Amino acid sequence: MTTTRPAGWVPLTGQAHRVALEVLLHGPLSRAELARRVEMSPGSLTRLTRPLLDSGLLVEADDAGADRRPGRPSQPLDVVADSHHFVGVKITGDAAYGVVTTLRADVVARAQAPLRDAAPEAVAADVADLVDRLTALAPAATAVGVSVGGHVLPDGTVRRAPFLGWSDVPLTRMLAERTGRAVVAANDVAALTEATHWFGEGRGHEAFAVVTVGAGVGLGVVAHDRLLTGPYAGLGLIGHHPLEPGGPVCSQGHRGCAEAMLTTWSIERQVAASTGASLPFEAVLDAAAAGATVPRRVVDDAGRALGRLLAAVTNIALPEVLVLGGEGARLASVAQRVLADELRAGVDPLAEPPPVVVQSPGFHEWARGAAVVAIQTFVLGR
Amino acid sequence: MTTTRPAGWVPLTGQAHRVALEVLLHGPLSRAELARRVEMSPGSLTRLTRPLLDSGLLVEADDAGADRRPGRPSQPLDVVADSHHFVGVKITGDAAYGVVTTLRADVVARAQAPLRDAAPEAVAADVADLVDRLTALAPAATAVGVSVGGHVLPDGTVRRAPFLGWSDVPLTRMLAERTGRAVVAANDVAALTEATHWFGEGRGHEAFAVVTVGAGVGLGVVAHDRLLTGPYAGLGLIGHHPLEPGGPVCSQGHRGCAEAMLTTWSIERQVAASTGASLPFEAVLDAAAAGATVPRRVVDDAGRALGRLLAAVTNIALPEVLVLGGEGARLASVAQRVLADELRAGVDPLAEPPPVVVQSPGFHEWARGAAVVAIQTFVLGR
DNA sequence: CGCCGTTATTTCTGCCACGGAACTTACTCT
DNA sequence: AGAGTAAGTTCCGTGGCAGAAATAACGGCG
Repeated sequence: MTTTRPAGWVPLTGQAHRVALEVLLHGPLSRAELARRVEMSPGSLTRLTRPLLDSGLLVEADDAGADRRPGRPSQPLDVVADSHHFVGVKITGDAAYGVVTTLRADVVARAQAPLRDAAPEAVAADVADLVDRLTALAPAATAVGVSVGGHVLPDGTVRRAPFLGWSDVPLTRMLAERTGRAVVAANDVAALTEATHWFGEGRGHEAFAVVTVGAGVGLGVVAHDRLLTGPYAGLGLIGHHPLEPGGPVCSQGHRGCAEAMLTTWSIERQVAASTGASLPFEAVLDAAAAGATVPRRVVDDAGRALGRLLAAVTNIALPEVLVLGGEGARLASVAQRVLADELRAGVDPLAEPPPVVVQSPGFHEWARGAAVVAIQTFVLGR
Repeated sequence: MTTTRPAGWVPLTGQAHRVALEVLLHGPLSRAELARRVEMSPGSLTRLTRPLLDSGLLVEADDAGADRRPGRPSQPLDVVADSHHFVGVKITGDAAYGVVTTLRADVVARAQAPLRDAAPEAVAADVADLVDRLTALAPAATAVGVSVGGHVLPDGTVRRAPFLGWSDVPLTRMLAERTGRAVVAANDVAALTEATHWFGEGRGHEAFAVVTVGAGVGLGVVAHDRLLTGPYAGLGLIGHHPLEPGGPVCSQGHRGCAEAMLTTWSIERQVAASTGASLPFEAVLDAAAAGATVPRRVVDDAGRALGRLLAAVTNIALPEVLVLGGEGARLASVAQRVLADELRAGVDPLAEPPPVVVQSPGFHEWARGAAVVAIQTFVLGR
């Protein structure tokens, strides 16, 4: 991976790094508050922040609605979100979705492209074109993040990507050559989880879980403020967790596993099997919301299964929040009631289950996750 | 909690703390090796370790079987394990089990006492007597750790302990008054997990899980080298995780949940229901090992259920090792084959499941866990 | 309106932990 | 015995940080 350190980001010593990160993640913060958070003396903090202000990374935010307290008013510091931009691309089996974001992960442009061919070279060419189109829409991008469903090694090699039929594809190298930019790759669920962690519903929590539903089922767990990883992360381990003994059978022959109960195609298939008519996923949800018998039953079954999955995650990983994401996340909204009941039944009666938050669905949310991975490698300087 | 800092443990600066901890946890280490591990220059390390040697906490171990390499032989440093002793007590519903350990958690004495009455005052009196008996068997104890099945708050209050019928019992205060020593309390599974982490099968792993079977079913997860905690930790959340749709029913009415499949009493009950004869747990295991039909079936069912539980833990928490503990841990040895098969079936076929290690069963292992909590509060200075 | 209390921020000074270079020590190998 | 090697030691110099004191920017009060 080519990591040219761009202007505007001075080499940061340990504590300065923490300060910059704290401001990036937790919005405008006064120096006094910052000093408390990173456990430093106010004096040292002034010294530390000066170069950050000089370099243009931080600014003194105009604290319009000042707090009415005695004493000198605080002078909040904030990052200049527009000082850097990042491209994020999510690669699925048949299309690539891309966004451009600011340093704060606000999306400023989006685009997408079909993939004609799943061969690595063809995909890399299509993605490189997409990146070029995106960078034409926004200020120059500092780095590019790509995410793929599958096992991605730390060096950016795609070890295995079932939806694309890939194994051992040096994705970052191929894209870096074609785009001429720094490229990082990550597992799609890991990327979405990091986006949730830094800029989404996980912000401020040091333990939470993201469960994604869509073409597959994914799980990302953050504990002690760090994403859980391991040799098996990204292998879709959770996809075959058993949820419903009498449920349908998945492609691997598991009865009532997470994929058989929750993926968009299995829900479409169940409805088709019962009604004879073939409805797309979103239409199934609409029909269920409107009260149609078969869709309602299938969606409720899925909601209960999802509630059971969330209960298992809660009991094992002790998250403070449960976040539902992925392109099929609307399932959780439509089946909200049965999901919540099943979750509550699955945890200790004396424990209140963690709040469940449904993320905005859609493929561009995945792409934003990829952009966040780029932001992280840039900010953490790895 | 009364925390008198005893002689022999000098106030340690941040890095010195890390050095001392590294030596305590990872045995004799040369200065050069230590410098590498804590990422310090050799010069600084010599300076840091001098006061530790002077205070008698560390010694230069006599490296008898020296490595035959060119260059000046290394001079390993080691903690003086005997320099401090700790008492650990596990309180069950009807007895208290206690041990005395060194700073390295080696057990040097053990004792136990029945509990006549579950009332907090009666238990505190019995436990205080047990602590006195134990301290008579070994050098003066630096601190006392107590563990209970249930929800224990960070300040040492037992929020809830179902086996004792307690709620909101200020256990550490009661015991500190009666024993005149510093007392810390913790959840029993958390304590056992910490013992496994620092001095057991979890040593050197930054992610592992401990599953306990016995009177209940427990789960402790370490991720990023820290125990997962949360408001619900210690509530026995995992106990009602569903494992076998057609299984027996637990006290709370769940069919085939972890408690219904795995606890000693439920296994005894299942065997009694099928044979009419009442066999104690250990005898059931012996009979199953010898091939008796009904015990074999019940134990295999339990083994499969345990394998499924381990698969869920693996898929959600991504541990590097799975440790089985608790007084009923021998179950896992007797049902090893079916357990391993079910675990393998429950994780991705491309992923090798983590190794499963069975801890030595018995109540005194729980007590050692309590002692380790005392060691930790002492060493970490909290 | 000017003084006072309060809190944020800055300036300045000294300490001390750490790194780096140069040495010393204690081995093995030839 | 001498060369080679790696561990451990000594000794500065640097630099990051805390602490104290000064300064700034309010709101409130007589």
